[in-house]
Amino acid sequence: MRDSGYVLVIAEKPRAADKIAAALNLSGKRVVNGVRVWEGFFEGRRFLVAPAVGHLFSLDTEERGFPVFTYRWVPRWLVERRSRHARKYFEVLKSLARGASEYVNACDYDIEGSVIGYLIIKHFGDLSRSRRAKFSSLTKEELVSAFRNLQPLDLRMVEAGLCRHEVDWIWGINVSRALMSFYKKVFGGFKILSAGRVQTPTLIEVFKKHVERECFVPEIKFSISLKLRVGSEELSIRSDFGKDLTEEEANRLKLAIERVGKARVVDVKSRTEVLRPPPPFNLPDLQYEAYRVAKISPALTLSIAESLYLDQLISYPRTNSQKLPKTLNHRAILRSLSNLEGYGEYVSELLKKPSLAPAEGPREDPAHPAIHPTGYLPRKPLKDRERVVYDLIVRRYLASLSDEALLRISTYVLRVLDLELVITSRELLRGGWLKIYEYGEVGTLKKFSLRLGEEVPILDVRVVKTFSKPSDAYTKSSLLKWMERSGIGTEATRAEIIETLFKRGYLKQTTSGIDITELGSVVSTISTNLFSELSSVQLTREVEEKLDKIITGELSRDEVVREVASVLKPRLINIKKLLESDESVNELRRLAGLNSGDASCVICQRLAEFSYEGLRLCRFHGIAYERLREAYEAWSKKTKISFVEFLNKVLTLKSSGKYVKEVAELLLSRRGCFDFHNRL
DNA sequence: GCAAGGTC
Repeated sequence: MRDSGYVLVIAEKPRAADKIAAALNLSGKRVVNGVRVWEGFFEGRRFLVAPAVGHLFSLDTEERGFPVFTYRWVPRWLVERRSRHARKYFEVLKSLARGASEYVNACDYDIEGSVIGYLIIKHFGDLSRSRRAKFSSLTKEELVSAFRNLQPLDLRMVEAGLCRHEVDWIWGINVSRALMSFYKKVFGGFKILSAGRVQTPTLIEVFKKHVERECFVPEIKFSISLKLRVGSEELSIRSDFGKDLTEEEANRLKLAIERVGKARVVDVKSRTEVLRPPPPFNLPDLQYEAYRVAKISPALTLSIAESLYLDQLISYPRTNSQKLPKTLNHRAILRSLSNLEGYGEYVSELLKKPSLAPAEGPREDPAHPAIHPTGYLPRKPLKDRERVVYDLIVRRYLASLSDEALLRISTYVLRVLDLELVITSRELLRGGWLKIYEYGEVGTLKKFSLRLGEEVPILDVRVVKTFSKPSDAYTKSSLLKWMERSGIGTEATRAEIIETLFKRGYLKQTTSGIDITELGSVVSTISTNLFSELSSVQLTREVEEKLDKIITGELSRDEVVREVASVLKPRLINIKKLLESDESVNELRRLAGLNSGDASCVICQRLAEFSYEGLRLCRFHGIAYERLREAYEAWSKKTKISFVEFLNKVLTLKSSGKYVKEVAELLLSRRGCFDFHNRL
C-alpha cells in the first residue's frame, strides 16, 4: 500500500519548493488553490513538493489574564490577522498530507525550519513515517545528495525550537499582560503594552542612552589652532600637543609659537594603504548602508529588498552571509548588468579580468548566500527608493568583484619649539572598487608634500576653547547594529522589533535621533525592577546555551520551560497581589519610578531618589547634579571660573543635557539660599 | 492583544 502512495516533501517557502523540485527533476507543476506544487519521480519513487510560508502554526491560549502557562499550537491564520495569506498553504498541505505514504521535512536546516516542518507533519501526517532532508544551500548538488541520504527526523532540534517558542511566549505574554494591568491600575484606561526577550533589552538600551545624553556636562578643553603655509596652500590644524592644557598654558604657548613663527619638518614617512574590496551585502550591512547613504530606515530597506526579490532582481535578502557560492556565474550576471544604464563601462572593465573572485566577509548563513543581483533586469523603471536600494546592491556586488583601491598616506612630523605636530597627506593612488562603490569610507583626501628639514611658515596662531559632546543618539540604523552586536533578534526580525517599540509609544523620533518617551521610561523601569532577566541581553545567551544542551541531549525542553515558569510565577503572583490591593498604588508607582505622593523631585515631580543640600531630586536630576559637581571641579583646574559663571556657561552650550540644564537653572535661581561657591 | 520567529 505504501509503495502506491507518494512522498510529500515540505519546503519552508514557495521559492525553496521550486528549487528542490528543479534539483530532483520533478517537472510536473500544478497549481492547487493558488499554491504551486511539484510532482514527479526521483530515483524511482513518486515525490510531491509543496511549500509552507514560514510558520503555519502559532502558540495561543484561551485564558485571559496572568499568570498564564497553558498554551497550544493553533493554525496561525486563525489567530493572526496579518497571516490570512497562510491559510491556502495550510489547506493545501493538509489535503496533500492525507494521501502521502511518507513525509520529508525539507525546510531550512535550522531550529525554526525543524519546527515548521515538524508541526505540519505532526498535525496533518505521521511522524513515524517521516524523515529530514539536511542541506546547507539550495544548490542542485546539495539537494540531490540530501535526498539520497535522508536522515531520521531531527527531534532534538525540534525540541530546541519548540522550547524557544515556549520560553519567548511565556516571558512575553505574561510580562506584557502584567504591564497592561499596571497601566490600567495606575493611569486608568486600556493601552496595548508589550515586553519581550528582544524588545525589552533594546528599549532599555535607548533608556540608558537617554540618561547618558541628558545628564551630559561638556568637558572644557584648550588647544592651539595653527594656520600653516604648505607649498602654495594654507593648512589649518588644531592640537593640544598631547597635553591637557590649562587656559594659562595655552596662552603662553600661543605667544611662544608666534615668536618662533615657523615649524621644521623633522620626520617624513610614506606608506601605501591597501583598501580591500568590501564583501557583498548581508541584510544588516545593506540596512546599515541604505541608512548611511540614503537615510532609508532598516525596516523599509527590508521591505524594498523583499519586493526586489519577488521581482527576481536580487537574491534572497534575509541572509546573514557575506559570501557568494562558488557556482555562481558572475560573467553571465555581469553581461546582463552591462545592459543597464550607469554600469556598462565599469562592467566591461570587470569582464576583461581573467578571473572573477568576489571578496568575502566572515559572516555565514546556512540557508542563503550574500545578497546579489540575479542578472534579471527590471521590466519597468524602478521607483525612487527601489532604485536606490537596487543600485546599492548592484554596486556593492560589482565592488566585491573589483580590484583593491590604493591610498598613499604621508605623515610629516613638524617641530615647533620643543613640541611635535603631525600632519597627514592622503591621496588616492588607484580607485579600484571605490570607482563603482563611491560610498566607501576612506576619510578626507588631502594631498600635499613636504621635504625633510623644510621650514613651514606659521601664518596664524590662536587659542581655541572647545567643549566635548555626548555620544550620538541612536538612529534606527545604529540601534539595529547594537542589537546585532548584542546577538539579539534575527536578520528578519530586528528592524520590525524597533518598529514595535515605536508603535507602542515607547520610543520617539527627535531631530537628533531616537529618544525614549515617558511611557518608555516607565516600562523600562518596571522591567528593570521586577523582571531583571528580561532587561539584559543575558537572557538570550542563557536561552541559547540551554537550547544547545537540548540539541545535545543534556537537557529536556520540559526542564527548561519549567525553570522559566518557576522564576516568573512568584513574581507575577506578587505583582498581581499589588494590582489587586487598593493600598498599593504608591508602591506600584515607586516600582515605575513615578512619584508616590510623599517624595517628589523639586524639578519634575518624579520619585525623589536623591537629596542634596535639602534638594530632593529624581534619579535623572540627581545624576545630572552629581555630573555638574564633577565637571565644575575639572573645569576649575583649567580655567578661572566661578560656579555661577560655570552654570551660566553650561546653560548656553548645546551639548549640555536637558536634565543638566534644568538643575543648573534651579541652582542659579536659588543661589541666594546656598553658599555653593565655597562648598565646591 | 500581548513575544519572537518564520515568510508574502
